[in-house]
Amino acid sequence: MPKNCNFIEKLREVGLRPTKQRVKMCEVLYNREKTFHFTINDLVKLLSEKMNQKISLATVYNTVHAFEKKGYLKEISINSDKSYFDTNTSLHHHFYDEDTHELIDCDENDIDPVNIKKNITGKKINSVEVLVKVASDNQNQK
Amino acid sequence: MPKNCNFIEKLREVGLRPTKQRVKMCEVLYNREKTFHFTINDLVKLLSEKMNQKISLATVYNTVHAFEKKGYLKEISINSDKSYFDTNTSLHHHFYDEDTHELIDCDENDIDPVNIKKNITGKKINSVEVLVKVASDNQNQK
DNA sequence: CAACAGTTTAGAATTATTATAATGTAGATT
DNA sequence: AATCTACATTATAATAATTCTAAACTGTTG
Repeated sequence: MPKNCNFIEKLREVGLRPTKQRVKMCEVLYNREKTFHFTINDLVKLLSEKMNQKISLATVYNTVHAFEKKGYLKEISINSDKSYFDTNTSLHHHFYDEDTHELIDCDENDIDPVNIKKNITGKKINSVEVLVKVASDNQNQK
Repeated sequence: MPKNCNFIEKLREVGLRPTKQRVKMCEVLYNREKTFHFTINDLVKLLSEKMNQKISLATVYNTVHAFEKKGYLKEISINSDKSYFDTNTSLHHHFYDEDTHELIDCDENDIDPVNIKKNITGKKINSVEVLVKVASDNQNQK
C-alpha cells in the first residue's frame, strides 16, 4: 500500500513514530476528498468500523493531541461539551449549525480578512478564529 | 439596599423569580465597574466569599443558564474544558490569553466588522464571534 | 537482536456538567 | 396573615469528556 508509506514518511518528518495506530488514523483522516470535522467520539466510531483490531480510547486521545501539536490537526473553538477537530489546518473559519451541531468550512472567499487593530504587549497572536453560528430560519431560536 | 431592588425589578421584567440566590448573583455579577468573564467555578468561589450562607453548585449552574436564556449573560465560544460566560451581552469579540486562560474584551474599535459573504439556505445567522488567541511572545508556543 | 525510549492499553481517576427527588420559598389567593 | 402552588434550591447521584497510571508492547538505534 503506497498510501501508507506516504503517511509513514509524513509522520517521520514531523518526528512522530509511525506506529500502526497512527498510520491507521492517518488513513481514516486523510484518505478523503474533502477535509472534515470530527469529535473524538466520531473518530473512535470510524476507527472501530474501519479496523480489524480495536484501538484504545486513550490512544485516540493521545494520537489526536500528538497530531495537533505537530500541525496535522486543528482544534476548533466552539463552546460545546466536546472538542472538535479539523483536518484542514490552513487559515479558515467556520459556520456552526446549532440545530445539527455540524461544522461547515468557510473558504477564504466567504469571509473577508479580519482586521485586528488592538495588540497586547508581550503577547503574539497565535490564531484568529471566526465562528458564525447559524440556526433554522423558521423555528424559534434559543 | 436600593441596588437590590433594582435587580429584583430587572429579574421580574424578564420573567425570572427574584429569589435570594438570583439577587445575590446579580449583585456579584453586575455591581462592578467593568463587565467581566468567568467560569462557573470562578463564580462559585466569588459567591461563597461574598455570601454568609452557602449556595449549591447546581443552583449556580441553573441560575447562570437562566440568566443566559434571558440575555443577562453570554456564553463565549472557546474550546476549553470549562464554559466561559460574559456579563457583557453586547456584540463584541475577545482575546484569549493561552498562558493565563484569561479573556479580554475587544471593543468595537479593536476589530473591524466581519464581512460574511457566504450564506446557508434556510439558516439565519445567530452570531458572529471572533476569538483571537494570544500567547507570550518569547517562550515557545504550543 | 538487544536495549531503550516512546506508545499503547485497560481501567481507574478527575473534572465539568446534568439529573433526581426531597425540601424550601416567592407570589398569588383566600 | 394563613394557605396554596408552581417554581427554585439543595445535596447527592449520575453522566460524560478527558486525563492519569502503571504495565505490557514496539519502533528505532546501535
